[in-house]
Amino acid sequence: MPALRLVESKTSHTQERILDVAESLFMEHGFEATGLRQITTEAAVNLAAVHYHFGSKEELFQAVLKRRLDPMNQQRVELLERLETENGESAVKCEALIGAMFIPALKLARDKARGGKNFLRLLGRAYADPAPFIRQFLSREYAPMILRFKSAFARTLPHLPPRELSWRLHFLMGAMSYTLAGTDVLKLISELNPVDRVSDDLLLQRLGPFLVAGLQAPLVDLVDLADLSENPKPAPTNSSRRGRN
Amino acid sequence: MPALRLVESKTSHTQERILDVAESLFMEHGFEATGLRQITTEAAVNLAAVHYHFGSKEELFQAVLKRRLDPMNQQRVELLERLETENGESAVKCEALIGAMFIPALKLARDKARGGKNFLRLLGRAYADPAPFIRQFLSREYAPMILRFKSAFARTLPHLPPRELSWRLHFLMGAMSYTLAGTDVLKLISELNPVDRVSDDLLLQRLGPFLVAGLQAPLVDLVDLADLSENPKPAPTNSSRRGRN
DNA sequence: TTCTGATTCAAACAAACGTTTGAATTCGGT
DNA sequence: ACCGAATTCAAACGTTTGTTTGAATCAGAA
Repeated sequence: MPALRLVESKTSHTQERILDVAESLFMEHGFEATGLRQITTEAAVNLAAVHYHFGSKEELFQAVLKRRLDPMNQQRVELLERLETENGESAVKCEALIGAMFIPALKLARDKARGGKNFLRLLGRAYADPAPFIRQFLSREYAPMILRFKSAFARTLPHLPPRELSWRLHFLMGAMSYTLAGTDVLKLISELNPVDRVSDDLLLQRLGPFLVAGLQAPLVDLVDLADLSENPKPAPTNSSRRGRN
Repeated sequence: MPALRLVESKTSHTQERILDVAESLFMEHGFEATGLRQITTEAAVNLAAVHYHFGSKEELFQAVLKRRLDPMNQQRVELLERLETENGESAVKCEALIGAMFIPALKLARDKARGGKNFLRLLGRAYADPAPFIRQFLSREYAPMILRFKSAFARTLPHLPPRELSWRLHFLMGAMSYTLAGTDVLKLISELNPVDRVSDDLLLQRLGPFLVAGLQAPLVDLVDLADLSENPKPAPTNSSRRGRN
């Protein structure tokens, strides 16, 4: 067991170098495809150092994620609390809530020195990873923040039944993490010019309205969709006509 | 090189058994974490059979995906073409287009005998995989279908600039694949009762309006979001005020 | 300096990996 | 029944994997 040193000694220097290189390689090749020897060689540290400082490859991976997730989610909650105290009794608007979730992620994406945008890709991949230790870790890591925001959304969207709200937040997280993860596969497909490297700010400003509109979508009464597959003409779905169009 | 037999012989029996087991294990543990010996043992075939029939582990993985993706995307395009011929000159509505994309995926999710919902999870994971051979494969596989739908969306949403439309389709694909992939992590977090195993039909009917509203969201003029992070009160974002709010 | 605990190091561990080989076996057509 | 091709099989290939070990080195306090 290493002593937790407050001063930056050679120890923490090694730990940080391992974390940095591991983060970089995990981003590039994924968790399974990255070898410990790859990490330790590039970091110019001994192979055993990773077990000495972190215990195992899995724990190293968690440490890599935790180093960036903890500050990000903390910022999110702080932003939310500031919004709530400022608004007093009245509920915080959807746009502002979404902004509070996005800005800390954007800051992470902007920090090109460390990880930058690629870290969010690693994160998006972790969301879909079946490894139990990753799922449990992410649940532990995200739960407080998500629950906090869910009640805030419930206050500003009172007409939505709780279950419907849960689903829409799920969709929101999906579009969000998928977008930030930025798997270029479908980007290229959808004819987004690769040269047209849009800034992350503009990305958020396009995603924001998309999500706000989705959250505020009118409720629909559930129909039997099986008809659609047989009779492709979807009988205008009148019930889902928006109040203001 | 095996001869491509038209009749189902013992050969195709072995091939299918390999595909089935590989699909199941890839779904459960992912591509990298699944060993060939695991597959061949569970399928009760020889280890070398996978190289004989497929060439390599990577090609096996592609075959697993292709077996389900090809029919699904073909159905999507067929549905789209039926919608277009029925509507004649007028553009097909958003709801119908989204339905045409979803129903084939739903059919796949319903086919519990083979893969079922878990296959879509495997697919969602593949989207975020950094391995070049997967990216290229998915691009090749999806490109025709996506381009086809993009022009259909462009026709029904003429007010959207092409680039904006590309982004919104990207968001749409994100929410869609993320939802279908169904990483339970955030579901549980967002307090979706696990017992409340909602039917896939209802899932689509919740996701549909969300996406339609997102696609039809009004255009915003892009502002400098950096203010938000400093001054958490988002100064009602006047410049981006919706035409009708 | 001397001692103690923290850290680094080279070396080896057993296990699993994807792939290849060449002989044995099975199959379909004549 | 025979032949030639298609398929299966056991065995081994050489790497690479995450992890462990025990000694060497370093740091700081006495």
